[in-house]
Amino acid sequence: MDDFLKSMAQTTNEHELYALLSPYKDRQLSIRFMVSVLSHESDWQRSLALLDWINEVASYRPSVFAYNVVIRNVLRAKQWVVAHGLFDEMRQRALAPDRYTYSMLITHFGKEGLYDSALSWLQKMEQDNVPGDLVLYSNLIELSRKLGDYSKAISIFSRLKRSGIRPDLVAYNSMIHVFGKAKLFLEARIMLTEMRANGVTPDTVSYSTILSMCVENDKFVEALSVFSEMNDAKCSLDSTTCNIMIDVYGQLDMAKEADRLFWSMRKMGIEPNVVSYNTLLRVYGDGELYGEAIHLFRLMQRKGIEQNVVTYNTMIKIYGKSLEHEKAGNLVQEMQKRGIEPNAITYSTIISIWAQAGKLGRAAMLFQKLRISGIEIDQVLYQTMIVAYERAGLIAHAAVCSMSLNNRTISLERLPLRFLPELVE
DNA sequence: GCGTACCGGT
Repeated sequence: MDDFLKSMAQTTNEHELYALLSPYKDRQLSIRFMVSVLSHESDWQRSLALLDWINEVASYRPSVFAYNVVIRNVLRAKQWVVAHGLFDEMRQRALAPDRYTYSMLITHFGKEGLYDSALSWLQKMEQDNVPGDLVLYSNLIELSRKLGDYSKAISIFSRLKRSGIRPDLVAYNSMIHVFGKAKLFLEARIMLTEMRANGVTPDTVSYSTILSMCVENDKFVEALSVFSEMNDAKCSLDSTTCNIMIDVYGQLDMAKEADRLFWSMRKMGIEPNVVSYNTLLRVYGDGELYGEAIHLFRLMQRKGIEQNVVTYNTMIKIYGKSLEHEKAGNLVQEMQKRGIEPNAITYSTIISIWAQAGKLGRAAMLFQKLRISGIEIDQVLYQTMIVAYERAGLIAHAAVCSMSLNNRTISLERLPLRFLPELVE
């Protein structure tokens, strides 16, 4: 008990605690106080200790609310087993988990990718006849979307509306996303009208979700019209919107407009981020504006703007396209020196560049090195090497590579090495 | 109690 008080003293007024907790004076008051302390506690272990005290020392049955607070903290700390235990404990004490309890459990397990667990909590909730509310339904819509079950998301949305709940901005934005993924473009656009009719003003996220849906489906011209609709509605832009539009302009071969938008961001009070830079870099590369690309890349370094693996992969691709193969290779060294680890995309880009430059031996050697080093080689990386061999007319090598891809248990890893002498430039 | 959108390789 003393230890417990000491630990509680870290977050509360020690004097007050002692006064209220001399439990033999007024037990009811100290319990009430402890429950209120509990509601402000965010450390999961301390809140658990508090709950135990209420349970055991005070022999008082905590409320569902008290359990919900502790379960929330436990879930935030990703203590899944403890959460299960608390849920069972509630049941044993004949406390009925409510929609908050279920909402938290479903959301946190779902967010962690533990979809099966999340769905089993939903099942329990339905068995308990606990009615959903807006937040719970929104969470379920998001969960279904992440699972790729768009028709489930759509049916939850209509269940929500049927039960008389008015969707809010977040729910509508989620649905725009769902309709977009389900390729129901018209329905996604209709959401904008429906939300306005229900007094919910579409925000930046609503529009940029539609914009990225357009991009994902190569509807770049439609993106332009959505963008002007957004401007007409006086909806403010942010970095994400600008990034999407820089991409759109690039895809439409409107590098000038992309450029103009990027360089006007700061005037609009939007700080371009690494994604903005990476996107403009790619637009420059696609437009064969190699000088601009190199300049931008080095400008980032001079100005100390964050560069990541995508920045380097993009720039490596550009050097490949401008036939500066050595510089592409140098960038791999440079990124490693700066602590940015190359990934499968870096390697497939560089292998494809070397193969096209007629340096198949070098490409094969790198591929071999990756295999031996145990770096994860994904489908595209294999495919890149297979295509490189095929283009060079080395069908046997391509076949060996395909066999390793299709059946990684076949131990043919050493074979390409045996062929290597013929390949050296 | 909960929460959404943007960049790179065949």
